[in-house]
Amino acid sequence: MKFSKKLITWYLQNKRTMPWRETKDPYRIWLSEIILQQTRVAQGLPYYLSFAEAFPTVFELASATEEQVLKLWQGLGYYSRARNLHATAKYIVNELEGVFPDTYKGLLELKGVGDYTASAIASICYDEPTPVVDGNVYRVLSRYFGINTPINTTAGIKEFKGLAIELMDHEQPATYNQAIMEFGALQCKPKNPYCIVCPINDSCVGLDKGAIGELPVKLKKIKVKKRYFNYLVYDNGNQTVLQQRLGKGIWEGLYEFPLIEDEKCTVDTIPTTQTFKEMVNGGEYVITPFKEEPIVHKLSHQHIYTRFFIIKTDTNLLLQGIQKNVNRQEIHNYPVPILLGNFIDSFFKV
DNA sequence: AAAACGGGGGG
DNA sequence: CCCCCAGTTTT
Repeated sequence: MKFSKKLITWYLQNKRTMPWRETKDPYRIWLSEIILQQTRVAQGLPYYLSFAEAFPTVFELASATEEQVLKLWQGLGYYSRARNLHATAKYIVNELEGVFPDTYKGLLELKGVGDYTASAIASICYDEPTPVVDGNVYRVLSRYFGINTPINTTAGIKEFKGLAIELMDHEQPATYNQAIMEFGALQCKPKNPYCIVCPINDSCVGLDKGAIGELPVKLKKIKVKKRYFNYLVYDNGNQTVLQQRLGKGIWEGLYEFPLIEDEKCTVDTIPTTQTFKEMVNGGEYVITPFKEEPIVHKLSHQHIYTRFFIIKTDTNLLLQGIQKNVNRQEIHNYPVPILLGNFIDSFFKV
């Protein structure tokens, strides 16, 4: 039997039930694919359900504010996905009369939709025979064919895509693409794959060579940077101060407390900063660290050593630039990084 | 070609 | 602690 047919047979017997497998509505498929980029099904599922309920069609999503979208996305990470999701929804509604492109090529034009996502939507919704190549596919193909070309190089990306095109099932594109991904997720797992009971273990080159543990090959890991975030949590009784992160960089579009990024910030140095002086404007204050030890927030590419300084004051805070006063009750409505969300939940208990 | 972009889970 | 996850965009 053909490689693709074997995977499809396995898939039909082993696939999980998932809400986006109950529809071919391009809006729902697109939504699920964006949410699942670099994200496990278990983590993305509750977000998919929330979005599908809050925004049943692309029209409701397009009508939302970016802040609403970011708030619903809070905690999922890679927030550019949420901004692109919203921008694309508005584009589909305003320029395309609410109708999604129905080809791989057309889908590729959408913000936040790259090669993988365009292939996924085109195949699942329109049965276009264009193969998906995600982390699962790299693993399955590298093992089955014993390919040790690093998957995160131009040569590797090209080689695996070419192979995927050859293997593509032209009779059942939608089923085949989901089959190979599900096979990678459940059977040909990163660690401890079930090779003993694998339906294609009789022709797996990687298994034959005892190389399953070394495949796929991936080049070098990134080095982690350290950063030091000191948040000024103003508290004049019923209000605090928030500001939005603008421009490029981490957490773009999300809100946070006024920030001093500096390794040596302390209770004693804060009153010497320009931003603090302008804010309290000569008034009385007491600064207390929330915790003595910094909270280390670990991201894949940086470790953020974070301290929250509580600034009790009765003075009228002088807001600067993008800063805004926020009531204790309102603070939970703002989209914030999970790091701040955790702090807010403990400090501003409802 | 390399770096940036989150957060959580598994071993 | 390290790796990986239904990747894309920017530098």
